[in-house]
Amino acid sequence: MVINMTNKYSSIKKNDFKSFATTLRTNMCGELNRDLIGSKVKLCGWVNKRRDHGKLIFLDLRDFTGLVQVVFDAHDNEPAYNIAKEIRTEYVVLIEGTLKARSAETVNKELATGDVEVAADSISILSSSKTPPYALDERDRVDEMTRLKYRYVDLRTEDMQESLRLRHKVTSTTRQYLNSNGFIEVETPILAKSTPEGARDFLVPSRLNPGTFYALPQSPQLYKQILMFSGFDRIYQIARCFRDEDLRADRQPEFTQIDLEMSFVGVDDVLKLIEGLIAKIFAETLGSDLALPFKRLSWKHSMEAYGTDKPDLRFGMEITDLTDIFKNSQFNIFINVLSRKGVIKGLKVDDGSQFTRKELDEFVDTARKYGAGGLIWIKVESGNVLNSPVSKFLTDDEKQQLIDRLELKENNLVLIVADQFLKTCSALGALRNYLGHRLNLIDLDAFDFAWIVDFPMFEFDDREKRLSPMHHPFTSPSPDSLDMLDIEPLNVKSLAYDIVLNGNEIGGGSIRINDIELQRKIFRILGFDDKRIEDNFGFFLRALQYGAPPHGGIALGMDRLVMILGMLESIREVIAFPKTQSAYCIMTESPSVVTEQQLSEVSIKLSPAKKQGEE
RNA sequence: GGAGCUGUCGUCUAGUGGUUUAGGACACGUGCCUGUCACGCACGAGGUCGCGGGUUCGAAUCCCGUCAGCUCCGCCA
Repeated sequence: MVINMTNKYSSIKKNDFKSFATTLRTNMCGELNRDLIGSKVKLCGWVNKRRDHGKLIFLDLRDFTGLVQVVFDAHDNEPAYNIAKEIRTEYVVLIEGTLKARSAETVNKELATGDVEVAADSISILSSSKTPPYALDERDRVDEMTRLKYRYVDLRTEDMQESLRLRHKVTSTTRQYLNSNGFIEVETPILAKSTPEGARDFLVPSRLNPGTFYALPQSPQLYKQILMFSGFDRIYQIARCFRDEDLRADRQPEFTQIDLEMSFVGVDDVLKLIEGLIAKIFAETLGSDLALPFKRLSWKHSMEAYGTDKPDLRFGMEITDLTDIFKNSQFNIFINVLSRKGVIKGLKVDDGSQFTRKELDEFVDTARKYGAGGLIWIKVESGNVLNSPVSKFLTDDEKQQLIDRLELKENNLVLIVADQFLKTCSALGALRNYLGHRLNLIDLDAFDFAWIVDFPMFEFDDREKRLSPMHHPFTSPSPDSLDMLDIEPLNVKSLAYDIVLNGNEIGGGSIRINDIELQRKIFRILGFDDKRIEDNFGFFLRALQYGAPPHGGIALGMDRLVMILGMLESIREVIAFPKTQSAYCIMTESPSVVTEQQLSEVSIKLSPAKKQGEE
C-alpha cells in the first residue's frame, strides 16, 4: 500500500527536508503538516490517485517521502480545475497552492499528512504517463515477470523504495564503521584474469589482444591480498562479483559483497571486527541490540547436529547418531551401510505421528533428493510401541536402545537415514529445516547468528576425482594440522570461518597463506601441475616473494544480508535490476545478439548453430 | 543437466470435454456527481485462453512437444 510511505530507512531527518527544495519545488509531499498551514507551497511528484467529484477533484500527489491530498475546486479556480480533469495516474506534475487545514470531519487519520491538504492555485503537467500496467498498491498480487518488465514502476512502490533505502543504509553504515576502524576503500579491476578454479567465469573478449579474454571477478580475492602485500594494512570494498552459475532465490549472476582484508591478524581479530559491524548494522537499521560475541560451532558439530554447515539455530531438533545401536543389526540396509563405513542417524520429531502415509512418503523423497538411499520412519505409539515398516527387522534390544537414546514418547516420529556421513547428515538436515517450518518451530522475528569454524581444508570432488578446497586455495591450513598435509589431507583443518544467520550463509573468510612454499604445496595437493600454477597464479606467487604480511579477511553477502534484514524471500527484492532464473533481464531484454562487426572487432566467430540466439 | 509448480482481457482471477457469443473484480474510456481518500452511480470498450501439434463430432479444458516464470537438486573455489 502506498497510502502511508514511512520510509523508515530513508536517511532524511525531519529538518533535512529543506535540502530537497529546488527551483521547481519548495517542499516534499510527506513533510506537510499543521505547522506549515498557510504557507504557499510548490510541490512536484507523481499522481497516485485522482478522485473526480464533478466540480471538485482530489489528487493524491506522491514523492518518496509520502502522499498529500491536493484539492481543485471549479468555483475557486477554473483553469487549474480544467487541467486537473485531464490528469491521470502516474502523471508527473508541478502543483502550486496553499497549505490548508482540513475540517475536522475530513481529516484522514490513515495518512501522515491527513490533517492538511493543498488548495491548488495551478498545476502543470511535467510528464504524462500511459496507464501503468498495474496500480502501485496491487504490487503484492502482481506476477513478478510483469513487475520486472516494468521495473521503473515497480521501484516506485513503497516496498521497493524501502528495500533499496535499507540497502543503502547497510552500505553507508558499513563504510562508516570500516572507515573508523582504519580501513580504506580501494577499487580493483572488473576486467580481471580468468582463473578456472571455482565458479564458471564470465568472459570478456579483448579487442586489442585478439583471441584473449578477461574474466569478470568472482571476487576481488587476489587483489585484496596483494594490497596487503603493499602495506595498506586494512582495505575494503563494496564489491560487485560475477559467477556464471545457475540461479536461485538467493543467487544472482552478479551480486555484491562487503569484502575486506586485514594485515597482521588472527581468526579472532576478523570475527570480532565483523561482530561489531553486524551489530552496528542491526542497530542502525532495525534498532535491535545483538548479543555479542556470536556463538561458534565447529564444522563437524554443525554437520552432525544440524546436517548442514549453515544451520538454522532458531529451533532445536538436533540430529542424533545411532550408528552404535545397530552395529550388530541383522537388517540388510544397516549391514550394507555399516560395511561401507557409513553411519546411521536419526531425527526425533515431537508430535510427528500426525503425519500421514503420503506425507511420510514425501519425506522419503526429500531424503533421496539430498542423496540418501532412503529413509526409515518409526511412529511411537502408546506404551512406547514402535510402529514402522521395518519394525520386524529390529530386535527388542535395539528398539529399547532407540527409545532410551532419543527419549522417545508417545506421538513422536523418528526419521532414520543410513548412508555415508555427508549424505546422511544433509538428508536429515534438509528434513529438519522442512519440519522446523512445517511445525512452526521457528521464531520468525529472531536473528540467530553463529560462526562456523574448524572447516576441513579440502573435500573430495567425486566428479573430478581429486581434492578441492573447501573455501579457496589461498586459505591457510590450521597450524596444528599442518603436518598432516602430506599424509591425510582430508583431515587437515583450515583457518576458514563462515558466518551463518537463520540458516543462511551470509559470509565467509579465512586467514590466508603468506608463504610461497606453503602456497605451492596447496596448489600441488589440489592437483595443479607446475605449468598450470605458473599460468594461472604465477603473478600471485611472484607477489608473495616480495614481503607478504600475515593477513586474513572475509566477504559478506550484502544481498542476502539485506534480504534477511528486510524479511524478504528473494535477493531480487533488494536488487534494483535483477535477472530471472535464466539470467535474463526482462526490462532491457538482455543478453541480446550483437552485430557481425562487433564480433569481428573482438575476433569472435560464432559456431553456425548458435547464430542469432538460435539453438 | 534434472525434478516440481504455474501460464485465461492492462492486472488479479472463475472456468477440469458441449447455451461459453470465455464470466467476474480492479484498472481503462465516456457521461453524471462539491468533501472524497478502496469515492459513488450509469454506460462502454477490452481476451492470439503462452506457442505448436495431436485426440475428439466438439478442446481454455485431455495427450505430446515447446517457450517463459518461479521453487528446488546438481552446480555456486
